Amino acid sequence: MDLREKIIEAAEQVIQMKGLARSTTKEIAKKAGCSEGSLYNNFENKEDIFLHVLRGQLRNLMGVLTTLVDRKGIGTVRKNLEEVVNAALKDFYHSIPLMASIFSEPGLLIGYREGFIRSNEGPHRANETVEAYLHEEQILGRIQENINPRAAADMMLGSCFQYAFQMRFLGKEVTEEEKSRFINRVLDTLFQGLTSYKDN
Amino acid sequence: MDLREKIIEAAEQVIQMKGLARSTTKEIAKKAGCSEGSLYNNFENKEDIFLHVLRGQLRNLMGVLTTLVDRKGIGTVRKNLEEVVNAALKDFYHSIPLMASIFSEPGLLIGYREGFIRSNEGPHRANETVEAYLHEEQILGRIQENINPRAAADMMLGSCFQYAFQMRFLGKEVTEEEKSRFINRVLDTLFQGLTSYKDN
Amino acid sequence: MDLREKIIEAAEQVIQMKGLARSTTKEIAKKAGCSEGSLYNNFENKEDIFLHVLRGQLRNLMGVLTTLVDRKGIGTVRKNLEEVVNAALKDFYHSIPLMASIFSEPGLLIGYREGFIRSNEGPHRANETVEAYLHEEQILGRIQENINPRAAADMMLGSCFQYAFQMRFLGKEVTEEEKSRFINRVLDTLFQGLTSYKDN
Amino acid sequence: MDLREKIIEAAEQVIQMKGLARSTTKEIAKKAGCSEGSLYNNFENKEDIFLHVLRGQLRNLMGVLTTLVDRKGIGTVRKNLEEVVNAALKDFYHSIPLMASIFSEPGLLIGYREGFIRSNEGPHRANETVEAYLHEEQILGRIQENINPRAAADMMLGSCFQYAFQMRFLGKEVTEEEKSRFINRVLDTLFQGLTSYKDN
DNA sequence: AATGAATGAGAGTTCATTCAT
DNA sequence: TATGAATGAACTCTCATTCAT
Repeated sequence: MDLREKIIEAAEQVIQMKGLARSTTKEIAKKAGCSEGSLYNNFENKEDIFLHVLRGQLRNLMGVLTTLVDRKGIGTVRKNLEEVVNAALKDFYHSIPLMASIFSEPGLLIGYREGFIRSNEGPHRANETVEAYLHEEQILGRIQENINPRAAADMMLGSCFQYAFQMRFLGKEVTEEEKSRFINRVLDTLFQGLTSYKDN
Repeated sequence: MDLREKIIEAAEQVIQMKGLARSTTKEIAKKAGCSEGSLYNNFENKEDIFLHVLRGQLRNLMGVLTTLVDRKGIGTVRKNLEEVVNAALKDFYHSIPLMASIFSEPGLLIGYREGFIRSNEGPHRANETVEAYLHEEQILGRIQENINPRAAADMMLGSCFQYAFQMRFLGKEVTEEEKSRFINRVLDTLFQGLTSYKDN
Repeated sequence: MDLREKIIEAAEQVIQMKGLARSTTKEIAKKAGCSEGSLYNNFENKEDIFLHVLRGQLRNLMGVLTTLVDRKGIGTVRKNLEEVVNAALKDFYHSIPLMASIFSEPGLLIGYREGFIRSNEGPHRANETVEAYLHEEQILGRIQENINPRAAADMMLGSCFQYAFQMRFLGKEVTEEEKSRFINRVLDTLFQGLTSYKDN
Repeated sequence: MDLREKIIEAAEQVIQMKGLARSTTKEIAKKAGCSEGSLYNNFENKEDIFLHVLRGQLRNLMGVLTTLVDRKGIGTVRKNLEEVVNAALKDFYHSIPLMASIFSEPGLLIGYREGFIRSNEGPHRANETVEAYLHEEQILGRIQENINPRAAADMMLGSCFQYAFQMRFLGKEVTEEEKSRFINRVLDTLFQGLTSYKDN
């Protein structure tokens, strides 16, 4: 692994440990095993390092999503979504401290936006991808025609996102058991709907 | 309004404008119309001010929620939930930059937790409240028995939370039209369910 | 004397001792008897301090010049010019290290220019003032009609300027004796002219 | 041209563009088309490079001056001096930013002095050379006996020096027309003298 | 209670120089 | 001889906090 990669990894670790605001170049350099000067041979400035850390987030989820649409009609819808939700929960939980911290530094936020606007990427594309998948399954007749795929995607990923956020907020780790209980109850309800017998 | 309140308000405005990391005591004092010294006559330190700002967040939503359970059986479930979702979307959108920034300063996060643990409050209680309401409506037979009220609450509020987060992330304002489109499609889908015709 | 003045004075001393390039905020603060932070309570940045030091240069000469034109027709021209040349030599000698150093920092040069363009001042005005004086004396018939007052002013002040520059360059102090020898020979020659007997 | 020369030339260009204080080894190497390491294979250190740049200044003027004394009695005095003044103005204008910057780095100043003390050279020799020439012309009876050749030399070169300095200071380029106007008025006045009709 | 000048620790960043390749 | 990544000392500047007034 070259120094550049090492620095990004070190920076991520420092941010996870100390928080963005307490992440100093000194500490990043120490953890990367190089001098502070070397940071500046590899990156423009501290913000540039952080941007590279941010761009590496949600890798797992994005990987799962790139293959999702191709799995339309394959396996069960439930199983396919389960995989997505699992990856989402894991990645969100891991990334929340970094992704959220970005709001404390508008410069960073703007820099990050510019990055994914250029490449037409960004975290919000996850919802679009799930939406597209659900739409395909609707065409295949594997899920109800009259639900809104975007809303379903938003509820699925949104609940994971908020769950991860709140767990981090509360300083709680998530056990495998809690995780699968959460996932099952979300998917069950999603597949069921609230619809009452009569009116509502 | 006494100086204490003025300072908290000033601090919130400064954070909204500059971001937590670029919010200085000098600027807060200026906006509050007092000296930096006065900040320290009213609060222990800068973190203390921020904690008070944070505790003022989600006021709107929390207000709506305190009356929610009492409205079980009144009006339609849909209307009641609509009101919740509206308040949630508005408050989340407003508070995201502050709530998220907290992750950049672990000291702040810990201080905030301690505050709401003592008072058994916190943002995660919103979901519990909606859950309780839905449970009551199940008992009243106004919504399906076999959906999980917690999951429904999480999906509803979670999708709002993530939507607000992403809008802030992208630097987009939310028009009333987009907002109501989002809300309707979420509630429609929630009341419908994904259930396919046959298997899934 | 307030701190602001003390800092400017300290900065001038440090520059004279160490040169502009080796003048650090640390040392300026030390010599001014305050903290580095106080420098920034009184000035925007280091460059701002240097600009204020520069604006204080040539005070002596400028003082003499403001009264010069009013002395037209009073005393002898020679005596009046002697006074100017004396002040010029002294001020130039003192200021050369600062004024010259400015060229090493284009930002400083630009900042300095902006300052005196705004106030229609600057070192080049010295020559204009002497020119104006000589012109008045021409009108009074106390000096030849056919010499160019600007050229005479330029030669007088220019020779002083270069003399001061070279003495600094060589690291030589100028004794009173050398100084008056230089001045007399310049004024003698100026009052004499090179004109040959016949042609040239 | 060997690398050594290329480096000196590159350094001069960088100093002219960025100023001495903002001239980095990185940029000099880039402009010279070599690595930073090569700088140190050819010179002791950065200061050493700058010293070599400085020694290359005023080449033009020095060239004119070496032949000046030999032209005593040849052509007109005026024409001979005109040539000197032309070269001086040009060289001074070009070299001022470099020559002046030296004062910002006392180490450089001392190093430069040592260089020309060893070789009995230096910019101040220009004045001596013009003085010697004028003295010879006095002996030949082509200029007045009772003017001081040194003073005349100092005024001639001094006015050029200050003119060049001020033009650089003001950030003005000097057109050919302004230049010849300046030169003519200086030489006219030098050849005329201030001498009043009666006393002064 | 209110002030705001003074503080000083510590941050990010630059850059001449070195040395293994 | 040429390289250029790595270094680390030294720099400028920020800002929460204090305290004499």
